[in-house]
Amino acid sequence: MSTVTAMPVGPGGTRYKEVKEAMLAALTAQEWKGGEVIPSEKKLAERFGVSIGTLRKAIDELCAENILIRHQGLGTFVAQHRRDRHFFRFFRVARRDGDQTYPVVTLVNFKRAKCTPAVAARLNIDDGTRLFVFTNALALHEKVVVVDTVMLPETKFPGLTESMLRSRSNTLYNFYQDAFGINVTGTDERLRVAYASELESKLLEVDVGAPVLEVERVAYSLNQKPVEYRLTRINTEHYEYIANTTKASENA
Amino acid sequence: MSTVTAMPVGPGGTRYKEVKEAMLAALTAQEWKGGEVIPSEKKLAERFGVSIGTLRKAIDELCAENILIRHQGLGTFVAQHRRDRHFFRFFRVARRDGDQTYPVVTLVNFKRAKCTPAVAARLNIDDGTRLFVFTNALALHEKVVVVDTVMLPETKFPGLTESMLRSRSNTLYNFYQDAFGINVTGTDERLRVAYASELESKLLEVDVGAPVLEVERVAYSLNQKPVEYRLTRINTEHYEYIANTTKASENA
DNA sequence: AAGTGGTCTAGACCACTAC
DNA sequence: TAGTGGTCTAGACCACTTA
Repeated sequence: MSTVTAMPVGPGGTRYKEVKEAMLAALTAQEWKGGEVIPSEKKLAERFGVSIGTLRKAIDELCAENILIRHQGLGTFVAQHRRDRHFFRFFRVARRDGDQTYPVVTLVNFKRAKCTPAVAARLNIDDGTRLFVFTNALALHEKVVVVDTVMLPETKFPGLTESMLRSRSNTLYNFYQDAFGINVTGTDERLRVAYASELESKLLEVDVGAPVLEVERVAYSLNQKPVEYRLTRINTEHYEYIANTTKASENA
Repeated sequence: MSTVTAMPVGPGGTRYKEVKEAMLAALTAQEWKGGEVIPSEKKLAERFGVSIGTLRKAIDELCAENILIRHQGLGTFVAQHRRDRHFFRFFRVARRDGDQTYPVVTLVNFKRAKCTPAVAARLNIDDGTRLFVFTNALALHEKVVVVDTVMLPETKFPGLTESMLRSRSNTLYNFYQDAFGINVTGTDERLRVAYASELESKLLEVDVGAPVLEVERVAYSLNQKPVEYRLTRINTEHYEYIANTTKASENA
């Protein structure tokens, strides 16, 4: 093969990283939406002016981050949050005997409020910014064991209403993706012991002030911007939170 | 270039997976030890009878799993557990303000015991198997906030003594690696609220029965076999456990 | 200067899916 | 059969490290 000098690489880094960033930009701009197929590798290679191998390396990384999904013979798709796939990547509560089931979610309340300084810092927005705030009770094996309080900046979820939340047919993150084009790709969580509030004690059927496991979550979207703040409280009498550092990414 | 029919691929799967398994076997057999450099890509490609590209794909995955580390211009090395690198991958406690520091470890006691059924199930060994059991108090910012109780099967750690644990100069997992050739590559953890025992209450300076965060960990070695059982109890008054699902694997 | 890994290419062939 | 992604190859050139 002849010696072809590669196209010059921009100052940012390497060709495939540039391609990856360009694809992330296209995804953020909703050029391709959740569940849709993206153009073939051949076409994308032409579009970005790189060889198939380089294009594939960019897609490799996006797949490793669960942003794209490849299907041999079918094409490459924008990953979609679904109840039946990757749900337990974000819902990490299981019964102590290991049994994992889908929670039955009940919306307990829905209101608007202004952002407190602590939450503002986590969401990287101004103190006092208007938020949607709602609480879900999650039942496992017919009993409520998790209470979620979710806070969303109004500007990122324009037009969100209580009835939209009640009538959604899939997961919350699927709803964010379909209705607002917000693709949650990762979360940071901090866990600690906390004490049940009056509302929580009723829902969880524990005494007021009983110790519960608190999970403070910030969810990030495609462009690494925080989009959701969530405070989860779990009755760990019969259930527990599962974490791992196993990098169980690509196991055939 | 001429059309070269690739070597037949074994029934197990693909060429690069075969190469990866062969390298894992070599690592498990301690052909290359922690911190050592492995042969160059060119030599390994010759040894396994594949092209550089295929060999690289195998190494790519081993690097993604933190088993190998590449250094451009230097070579590829067997990842070594070190206090100054990847330490916080396994030590996930930080102060509530986010400050992460290295714990000061004190060995509180060391004994031998027989395995209980619950631990036997986690470690996938027989009930009653002999174990080393020891407890560490971990201080952060000059105060004990974490108490670890570690259980190791005697057969996997032959000759382990209390003084070896006291005189180790690096992390526990570094010690496993150097002294016993056991390379911890991942952990499964389950978190729940528990209540301080007498010993824990003294060390953590809380009341007996005070709620603490319990982390039950099983650590796995290169060949995915469980090698360590650990019960961690944390006083989360000023500290917390950090988890994330961000897949922050390869960020330049 | 020599050796290492890092990137990129151009193309072949295979496996899977849909029509 | 056509089109997709999956694997593999053989090699060029670049960037980094050590001496």
